[in-house]
Amino acid sequence: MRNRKKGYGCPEGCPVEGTLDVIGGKWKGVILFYLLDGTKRFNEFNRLMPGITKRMLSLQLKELEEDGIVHRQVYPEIPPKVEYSLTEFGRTLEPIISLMNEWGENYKEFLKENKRELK
Amino acid sequence: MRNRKKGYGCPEGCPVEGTLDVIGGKWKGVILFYLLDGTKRFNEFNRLMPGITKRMLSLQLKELEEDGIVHRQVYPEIPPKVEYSLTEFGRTLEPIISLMNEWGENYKEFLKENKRELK
DNA sequence: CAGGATCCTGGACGATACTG
DNA sequence: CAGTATCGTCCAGGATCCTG
Repeated sequence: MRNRKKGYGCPEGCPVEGTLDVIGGKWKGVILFYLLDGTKRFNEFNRLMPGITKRMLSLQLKELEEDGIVHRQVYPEIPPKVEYSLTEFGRTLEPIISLMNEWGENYKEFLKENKRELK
Repeated sequence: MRNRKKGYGCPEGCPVEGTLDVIGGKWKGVILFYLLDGTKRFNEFNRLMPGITKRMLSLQLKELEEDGIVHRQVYPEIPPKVEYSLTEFGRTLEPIISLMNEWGENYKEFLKENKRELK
């Protein structure tokens, strides 16, 4: 979703597009959801999201960091320790992520009730 | 974003992921944003989103329809007339889309203020 | 522990032409 | 007007192995 190369769908770039650019990666929504809960270490994410590879986790976290959403705190120890948290601005995403969480729940119910009609 | 084939990042499928599956296509956010404003015809979208092709518009609308978010009303006339609108359930997305729109605006400001630090 | 480096594949997306 | 049908590209995402 990031780095659209050929411009935007709306003239001047629709803000909704911009938002989806930031949170729309395959794992970013979930990462952000877990970060609402507080600081997390690299391997904690791996445990929380069994499907993700280290490579993807690293990439998505790096993008969120570059976008100013996530703060990366390195503790120069051995073994290494790195903590990820939301930046101040990243926290402004909380209402959106929370709403998306609620909506996702409701959507599951909606699908159950309509599985016949909606094939 | 749709039809994840290899399961979900969180066990049992994180609701946030499910939501992004529905609204996370390249054009869906914008399409939904314009639909908040009211019913739209096929070519109206084309005018509103100069970048999209008919093929992509058709595909994304079809997915939103299959997901129960968008209603497609066909008027059997010549020339054809088709109107797209949000379903009742689709309208429950309004708070999310609106928030994403606001957040996107704020994010642009945020980027301006921090263009030095955030490279 | 927290990643980086490589290699590879499928499917999202696009360009273009055609149609009822 | 509102799409479909083909064909082609490209890169997000994954598998695997390596490292300070």
